[in-house]
Amino acid sequence: MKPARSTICVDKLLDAAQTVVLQGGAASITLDAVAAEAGVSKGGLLHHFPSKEKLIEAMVVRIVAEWRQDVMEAIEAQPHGPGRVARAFLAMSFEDHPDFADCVRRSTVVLLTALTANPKLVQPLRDVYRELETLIANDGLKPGYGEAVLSAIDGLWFSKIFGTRDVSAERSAAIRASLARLVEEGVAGVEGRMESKQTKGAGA
Amino acid sequence: MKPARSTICVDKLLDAAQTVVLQGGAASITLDAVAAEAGVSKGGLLHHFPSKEKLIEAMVVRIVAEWRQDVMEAIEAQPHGPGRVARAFLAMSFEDHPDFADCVRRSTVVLLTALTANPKLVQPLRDVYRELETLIANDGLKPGYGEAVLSAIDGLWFSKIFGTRDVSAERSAAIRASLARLVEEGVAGVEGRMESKQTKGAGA
DNA sequence: GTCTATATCAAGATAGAC
DNA sequence: GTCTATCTTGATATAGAC
Repeated sequence: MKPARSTICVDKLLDAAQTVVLQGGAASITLDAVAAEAGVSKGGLLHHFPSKEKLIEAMVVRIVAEWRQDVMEAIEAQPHGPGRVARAFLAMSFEDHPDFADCVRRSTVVLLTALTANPKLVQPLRDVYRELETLIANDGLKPGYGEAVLSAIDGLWFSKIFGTRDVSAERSAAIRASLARLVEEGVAGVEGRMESKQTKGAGA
Repeated sequence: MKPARSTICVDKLLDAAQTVVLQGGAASITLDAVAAEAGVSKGGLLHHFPSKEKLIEAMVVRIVAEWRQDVMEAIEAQPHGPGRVARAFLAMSFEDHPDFADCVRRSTVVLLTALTANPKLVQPLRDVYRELETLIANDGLKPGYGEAVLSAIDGLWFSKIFGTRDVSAERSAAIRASLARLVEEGVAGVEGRMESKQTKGAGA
């Protein structure tokens, strides 16, 4: 009912936990390290989170909510029409949004931490993805096109996580252009089917 | 010079380590667990791998080599011509190759294990990716198209790792079709530029 | 080359003072 | 609600017998 000071405190602890994993990697999260980073004792930390798992769980919930918020805002920022969601993902992922880039970096390491601690803790992310899949499915594109774009974005996350690719700005722009082309194809496919209604019914 | 029995033994230990992480997750790898799975004592295990990190390192080297081998064979299996590499990735990732699906499952968990233990251990994967980027860059596609396909494949790995998406066979086929379409676009883009040679020289 | 036994240590969690 | 002190566990790695 009145979580004023308590919320502030919890947020401070979650910030500290994020800082720890961001600086030291997923495996470096210990109650000692988080407590030290937050400037409290282990006892004080454990008063708010009865276990390390609860702490990680809260981290996941918060970061996923933040990311979901960014996604929704990115969609709102796009003009209505077919491919709106797909275009939002492209804009979000390829344009220079330092805040969002930060969110991605934090998200990846937090999610990794959760995954290794206990795969069930990743559930909030899965829930948002289910939501996104519905949005993509209703994005007005030919089936598979929006999903492919989303998958390519996931692939960028993958490469951030494992450090597999260092995309130059030039190459990044080329990738974005090709994905934008794919969205156009997806739009055209649907419009084409709408214009020429002679297609053999239950194709999809 | 003569690694006959020694190699067999090492392979047995690496198999055991893989089994452990495959069954219990990345965090479950302990010297005790691996030794038990291999049917040796901890001392016996540590005789071959002086530290846990060395064990993980060897796991990574082996699984990455195996995966690279699969990739190269998939490329060989494709007809020559523009988009060969991109098509190989699509074939590998979407067709029913139980062996390869297994390789992917093992790879992901092994790489996760390495990443959390020490990010430097993932280096063999990064090396192969650099190799792949060269192959993709010379695949005869318009810039960005092959890279986008590779990124989408990475995205499938991402979703396997985090369990974010359950792709139905139908949707999977649709995604593949759209990516195949993207490859065609990439081929057409280059052929278009080749036919009309009025382009400004040093584009690539 | 493989084993047992053990040293060492770090980390999660608890108890109870303030 | 925050602290200090402590318990307990489990894991890495070593030492030395066989």
